[in-house]
Amino acid sequence: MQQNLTREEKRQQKLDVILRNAAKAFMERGYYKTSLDDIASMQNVTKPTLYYYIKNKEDILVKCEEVTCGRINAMLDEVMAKNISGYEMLYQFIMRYIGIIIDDVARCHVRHRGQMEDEMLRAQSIKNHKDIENRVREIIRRGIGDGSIRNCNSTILAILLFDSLNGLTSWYKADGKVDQNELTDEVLALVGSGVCRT
Amino acid sequence: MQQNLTREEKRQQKLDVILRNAAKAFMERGYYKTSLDDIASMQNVTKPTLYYYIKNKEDILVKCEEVTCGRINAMLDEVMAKNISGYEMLYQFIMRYIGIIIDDVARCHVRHRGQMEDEMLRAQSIKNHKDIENRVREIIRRGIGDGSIRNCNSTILAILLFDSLNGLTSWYKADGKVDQNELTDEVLALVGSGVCRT
DNA sequence: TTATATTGTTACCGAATAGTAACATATTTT
DNA sequence: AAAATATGTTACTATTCGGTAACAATATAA
Repeated sequence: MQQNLTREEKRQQKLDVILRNAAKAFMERGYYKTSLDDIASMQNVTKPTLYYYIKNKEDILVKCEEVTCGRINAMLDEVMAKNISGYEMLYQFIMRYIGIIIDDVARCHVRHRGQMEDEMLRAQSIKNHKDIENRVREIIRRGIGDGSIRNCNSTILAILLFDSLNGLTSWYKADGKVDQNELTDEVLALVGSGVCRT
Repeated sequence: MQQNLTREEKRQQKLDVILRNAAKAFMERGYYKTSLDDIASMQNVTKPTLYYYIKNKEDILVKCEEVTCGRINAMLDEVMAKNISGYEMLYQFIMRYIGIIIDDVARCHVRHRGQMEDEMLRAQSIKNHKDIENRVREIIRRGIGDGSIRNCNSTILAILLFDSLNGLTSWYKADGKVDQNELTDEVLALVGSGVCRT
């Protein structure tokens, strides 16, 4: 039994490594410029071996999405269960969202979501994001309801918020010049109070 | 002479149509899933004919970028020449930027900038955007200087601003449900005052 | 009208690459 | 130890597609 578990764990670990390496390569070189041979050689195996862990190339994107959306939704479960104002919820969501998407697998998901060639998978991917977006809209509406957030179009605000947060994935490097805390502070200040002085 | 001009004009017009159709296809199906045969058949010509107007596939991206960056810089020239506060400049920039990037060629540029395979072209593309970003940073700094914009990190603010504005290109459809004026108002309200009520 | 430049076509090449079939080896279970 | 399962490899297929050479037609200029 324990050996079975170990085998299963090994398998899961190998899948994780494949996802992480593939995601990194997709972000650096792009999805179509990264061949399965490239990905395979990163794990020191050959291409057919990958097919033991993934269904096909596109399945890598799907699996990156599953992992990332799982994390985001779990975080939203936590944040939305708290007994705090809508604005405070939004604040905490932003803070923790930045923490989640600074990760190759998450960045890969953000960049490629809704771009699967398979129609069913593409529809599912779009739905996954819409669901998350709707939960954030719910937070915004709560904030408007309890008076902590200025009255606004929650749909547009949620989209603008995700655009700027997801945009981070294409330039922010955890080891770069910009400190994560400073970045988070600037985002929170901008979203909270805008740029106007008066 | 007049015939020469007409020929030259015809040529330019055909190139414009190629760019517009290619840009639209790239946005709908993606760059790699759109073949040159696809693009050629949209203009009712064959693939080799395209090579009379473009150097190669990547050159389409380059030309979309030239057109778009030209428009943005011309707009910045105008806005920055005015005798108004930094905040008012930023306000006008945002308003007119939204007008510019709601266009297939501009959307294509935004989505594919910095992704050329040719190293030189990629570097040039990155530089083009950095230059524009720096001009917006200059506006922000002026606003901080004249007291119209809250003291903040102009680098991060400029990036966040472009992320949310460029993000529009992937969801906003001019003929969709969201009115351009309402969208612009929401963006300006968010950037100006944030979401916080107090 | 004749020469020249422009615009277009057909037919093809070469390279890349996703995915598979058949076969080999290691590991676990009985 | 034997059977079964999991993991991996080599070799190959099929297809797509960017780009080009050679050739044809058309418009412009001399």
